[in-house]
Amino acid sequence: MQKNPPTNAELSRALETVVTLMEIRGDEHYRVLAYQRAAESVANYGGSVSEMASPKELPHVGQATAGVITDLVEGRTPGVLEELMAEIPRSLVEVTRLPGVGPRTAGRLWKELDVTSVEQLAALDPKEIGGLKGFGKKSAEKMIAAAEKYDVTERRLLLDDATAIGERLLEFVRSHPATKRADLAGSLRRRKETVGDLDLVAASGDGKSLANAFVGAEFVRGVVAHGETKVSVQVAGPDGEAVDVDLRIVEPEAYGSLLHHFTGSQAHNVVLRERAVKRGINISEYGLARSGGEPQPVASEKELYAGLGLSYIPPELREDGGEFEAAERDELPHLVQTQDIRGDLHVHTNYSDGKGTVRSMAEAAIALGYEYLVFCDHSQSLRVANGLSPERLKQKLKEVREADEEYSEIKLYCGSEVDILKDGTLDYTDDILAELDFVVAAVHTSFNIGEEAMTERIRRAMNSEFVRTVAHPTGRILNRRDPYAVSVSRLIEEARRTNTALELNAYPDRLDLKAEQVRTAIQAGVRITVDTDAHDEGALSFMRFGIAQARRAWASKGDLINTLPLFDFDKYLRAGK
DNA sequence: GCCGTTTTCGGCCCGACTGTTTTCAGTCG
Repeated sequence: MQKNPPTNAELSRALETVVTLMEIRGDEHYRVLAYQRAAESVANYGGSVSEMASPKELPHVGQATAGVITDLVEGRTPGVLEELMAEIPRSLVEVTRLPGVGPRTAGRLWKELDVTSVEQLAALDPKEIGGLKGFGKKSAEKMIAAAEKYDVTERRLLLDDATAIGERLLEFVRSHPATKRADLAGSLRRRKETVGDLDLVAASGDGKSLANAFVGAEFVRGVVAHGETKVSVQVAGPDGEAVDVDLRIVEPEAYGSLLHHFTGSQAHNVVLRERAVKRGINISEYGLARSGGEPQPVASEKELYAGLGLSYIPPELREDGGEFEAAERDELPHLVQTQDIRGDLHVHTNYSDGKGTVRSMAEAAIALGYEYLVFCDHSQSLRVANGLSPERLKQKLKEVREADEEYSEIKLYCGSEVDILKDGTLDYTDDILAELDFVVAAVHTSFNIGEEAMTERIRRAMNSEFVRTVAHPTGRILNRRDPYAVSVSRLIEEARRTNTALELNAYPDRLDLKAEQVRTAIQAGVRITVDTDAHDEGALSFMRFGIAQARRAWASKGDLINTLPLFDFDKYLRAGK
């Protein structure tokens, strides 16, 4: 069997390993930085790096890093990695992931105490570390405690959980009398699909009292650092696990710089500052400084970008993914917003595995101001989800038609989430599909058939005249299940050819397709449906997470199907493919 | 190692906090 080419994530991880091993070895800083940037470039690329003619087309990838990538794609161990692994135990990479332990420390623990793994570090006597120059009792105990607590299954928060916790913390900060302004920052503000830790920023004339109140709040489980302008604490996550939170505080007049600095991304900030340096300006979280001068505070982000000749870049685009070039020419897209959505095209009811009824879901959609709603329950072969037999589908169709008569506020359509069977055929015959208003096709079984077979399977389904969109095209479940092997670039090409849309599933543990893939699809001229896949009334509100991801894909209103007003959506349905 | 609207060579973002130090390295974001 042919081995699948490495994914962007796998390539990026391999480059990260090179980075960490080089750091431990003590390689020249800028050489390491170059590999680091190449790793980020690979991770952020929308298409498949393995399928590129030459990886050198990627930013920050030159002769050497392109060679490494090509080796990995073609199944060879790159020379630089081989060399590093011969020299340094690979298990030290894990040691550097411990909080407070970086590559320098890991390198010294290895060279001076023969520590090569987290387990060995945990078994150490603090006195042994304390005996090393520059390490005291406190550092020794912290390191060992971190090693004992270390959990390999490093989970990141899903966007809905992170949002819930973040909004609660923000409310606390905003309600403090010393707070003038406060916002969420970091990856949560950029609306990344998962969030590692939470960042908050605040403007206050009395940072000390705000910082003290924050560390003393009832939700704080532990204090990591406590200064007057910076506080790091831990709070409880959804499963009781520890979540790191940083709060940064500045004077109100410098709030714009602070908010920008802690919104990131790191890569975006680095490029912005490099551009500034070329104009003789230094940027920090305290403002803009003409070379050598004191920083001039910047109260708003808009002002900061304007000071560098750029239009305002929304947080979702701050990834060093071409936003600077677009902002320079004032060509940033007008990003889609949640209120642009006119309907949800993929929701379930209790006919299959949903909790709501046709009418309760309709009423929830009316409350959101939608103009239309499409019911897409599972098809017959998906027994575990109570898939509908043709008879029950007819019964449901009748109920949807009746309910549609009852509600003047909303148009109700009856569709189906039809299984794409292993051979690419659909789970209902054409004469049944022809009776439906809208068909979403999806894979729910036989995930491990290999990339070629899976790609062909889904392409075949796209060629059905009834299939209007493909739901959760890669099948991943965040924190639980990797995507099945499939060539997304070939799916995009077939979607364009067959005039089939692709779904951006808004469920917080799916968010499938990924932002980079959605962006590639849009660039290819493929239209996107952002659907919640709601299984109860409350889940209709997941739309905001799907829209967040669409924004990170540079989507504007016109790139989506379900931003169409009812009249146009109905016309689109009747026109066929 | 990568990159180019002063550069194909000489630069490469910036600062807070901690611990162990009397001036700073390491880590983190």
